[in-house]
Amino acid sequence: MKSSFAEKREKSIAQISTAALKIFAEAGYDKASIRDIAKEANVALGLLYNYFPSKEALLASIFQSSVQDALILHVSEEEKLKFTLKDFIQQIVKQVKLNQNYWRLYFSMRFQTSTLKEIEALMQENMQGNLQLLEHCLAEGAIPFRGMEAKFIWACLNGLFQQYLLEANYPLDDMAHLLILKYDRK
Amino acid sequence: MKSSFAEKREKSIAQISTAALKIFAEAGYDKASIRDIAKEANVALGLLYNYFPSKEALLASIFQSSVQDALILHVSEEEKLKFTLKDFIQQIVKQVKLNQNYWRLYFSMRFQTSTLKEIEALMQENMQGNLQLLEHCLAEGAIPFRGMEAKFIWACLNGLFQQYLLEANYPLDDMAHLLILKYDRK
Amino acid sequence: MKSSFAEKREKSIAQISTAALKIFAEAGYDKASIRDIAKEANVALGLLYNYFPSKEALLASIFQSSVQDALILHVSEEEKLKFTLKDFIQQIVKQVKLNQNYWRLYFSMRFQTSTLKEIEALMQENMQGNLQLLEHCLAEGAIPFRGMEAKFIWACLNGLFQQYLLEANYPLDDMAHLLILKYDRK
Amino acid sequence: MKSSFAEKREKSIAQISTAALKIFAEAGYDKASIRDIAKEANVALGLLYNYFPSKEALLASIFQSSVQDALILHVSEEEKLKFTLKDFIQQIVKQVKLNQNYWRLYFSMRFQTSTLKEIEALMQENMQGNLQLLEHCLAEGAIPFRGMEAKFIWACLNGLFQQYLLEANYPLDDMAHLLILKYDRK
DNA sequence: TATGAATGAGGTTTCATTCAT
DNA sequence: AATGAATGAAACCTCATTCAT
Repeated sequence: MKSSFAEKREKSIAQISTAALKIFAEAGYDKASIRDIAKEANVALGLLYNYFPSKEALLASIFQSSVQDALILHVSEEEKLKFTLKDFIQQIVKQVKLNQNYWRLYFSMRFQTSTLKEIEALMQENMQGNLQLLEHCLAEGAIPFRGMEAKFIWACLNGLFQQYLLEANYPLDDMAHLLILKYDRK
Repeated sequence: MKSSFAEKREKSIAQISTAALKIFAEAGYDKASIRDIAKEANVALGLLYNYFPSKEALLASIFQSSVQDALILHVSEEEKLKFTLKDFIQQIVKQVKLNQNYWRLYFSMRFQTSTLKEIEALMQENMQGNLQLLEHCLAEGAIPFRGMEAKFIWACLNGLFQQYLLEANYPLDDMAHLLILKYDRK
Repeated sequence: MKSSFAEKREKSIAQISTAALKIFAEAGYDKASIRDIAKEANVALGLLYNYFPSKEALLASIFQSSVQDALILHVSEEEKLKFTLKDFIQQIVKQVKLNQNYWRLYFSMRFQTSTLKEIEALMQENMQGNLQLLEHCLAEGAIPFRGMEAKFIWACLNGLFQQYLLEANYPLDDMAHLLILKYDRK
Repeated sequence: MKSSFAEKREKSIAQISTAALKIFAEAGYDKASIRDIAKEANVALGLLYNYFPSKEALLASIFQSSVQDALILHVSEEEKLKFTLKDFIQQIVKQVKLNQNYWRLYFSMRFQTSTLKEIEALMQENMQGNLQLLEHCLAEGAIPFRGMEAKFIWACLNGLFQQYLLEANYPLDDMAHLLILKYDRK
């Protein structure tokens, strides 16, 4: 009974967040209007400001809650022991396919440094995490220049993901496979 | 005397274009205001509309004139014969370094499909050109799956370029070298 | 048991009224938000509308209940006989000191004729009461032009009160004394 | 020819300022909307922001330009020598009559400390100027406790002015005369 | 050609008020 | 009686674009 308010809150927040992610991803942050987001969320214009103090805060919130779902690979210490480059790439490819809106938004915002001072740290941190995991995988394969190669792979993956998001029927799996092969038999 | 008009035109257009590219690249298309561009160009606000019918047209113009400078590799049929993957990559890396503003703008606009219907064709065309040249280079090296590999390399390069533009002191040359190596001894 | 409802009513109304007076006085009527008032009163946002139909009605209610405490000098007919100008001034100075929030609000609303049509009559009436009492006091001192002097004294007092409310450590008592002296030895 | 722009600027700024003073004075700062001000000024909504960066800046500008006209008594050092209390009061009464809108606004904003941090210093300074001039006048009349009396007179004048602005046909001149008399024969 | 004042649609944000629980 | 989520009108403000000079 008492939790009815909390439930409504959660539901509204979820509706708004989902709608915002969609509209932001489709139209871009600047072109997306609060009105459109509210409409997509089936919610009154003003309700948005009950939960998010500003458009920018809404964006930040989306990034924060999405980073965990979409960017970070959740690998236990145990699993990590036998985690290969192939595993890493396949995992993150899966993430991208499942969270296309988030990745679209992420790539469209990367160069807008003015908008997202506060998010930048979060992004950095997360990328570092992925890089370290990558390095760890390369260590397993006894690849030399692991630091450099990790950076390289990460950049390539980013390039592939963007192409996948931009181009209908882009053969992401094949491309990922191609990348894996480059490190396979050395 | 007669040419004085034309000269003034050219000068104004050049000033505006340069300023616009800079502001667009720094702030992003939506955040960039016509006022700021005019100010950066040392030109009156209204003058801009003598040469470009709208903000969007200004953007399109910038893309059109930049594509030739920044994206297309000018390789004569003669040179093409001995053009290797290494040549291709080194050439385009040079282009990116010389035209950072353009590439920044390009990457920041890629996902804003709503803004640039008319430019899309231009981009497609150009990318196809690069892909074909790439394929040609790979043919020289007798690489199998040339079509796929060309697409792959192109995506990787895009990933590397973005990282280079985003991260201070990113070792783009080393990264490019790493990419070249992947295709070297096969 | 029965009275429990009534008690709760009274308590809530008192809390809201007190909070509203404080917030109105501090922020001004327009800048004060219903939300802030409810928060200050430790009461839910909506409860306010159980007791007051609108923000304006809340303001009116505050004025109505405050006028008796803060503005009207309660002088019995008996006391009135020996009521001097000095008594009057000292009494009203005491009122101001005790009800600073009310007077602050009063002075900040005086010029907002648009907001408070209905209160105006109340204010007029009360001011007339004070003027008459003042005139009566002056009659005791055999002061000529009693009507004019009463108006004059009232205006001066208003000026002094405002300065007192605006300026830290304003010597209100000294100023009041100065005013009394002007009518003392004539 | 060239100054045509400057002329337009000045004209628009004047129109907007005048309209704003009027609307602010009539409705109060918070109730006054930018739209109404623009309408009163016969000007498009946005033009206002060409000249004033915000509503608050517009208010500040009005205060700044009005203080000189409306509050400060311009008395040369020469005149100051024979400047009496009567002169002072008559001068400032004249100012009030000529600049009713300004004084109305001033009195309605006095208690909104939150709105006008930056103006407060200006007001203080000006009040100090008037107080010193007042003290100087009292010195001429060999009045004791000049500092206190100056403060007292200033507060009374403020009270009288407010009454004048609030009440139709308030006998301001008579009241001012009454005040002068209090200091006449001592 | 060049200027910058002027326009107004549309953006973000606030907040008094309503209402289901 | 009490709660706080929800509403939407209306506020402030921005900015691409027009136009008289």
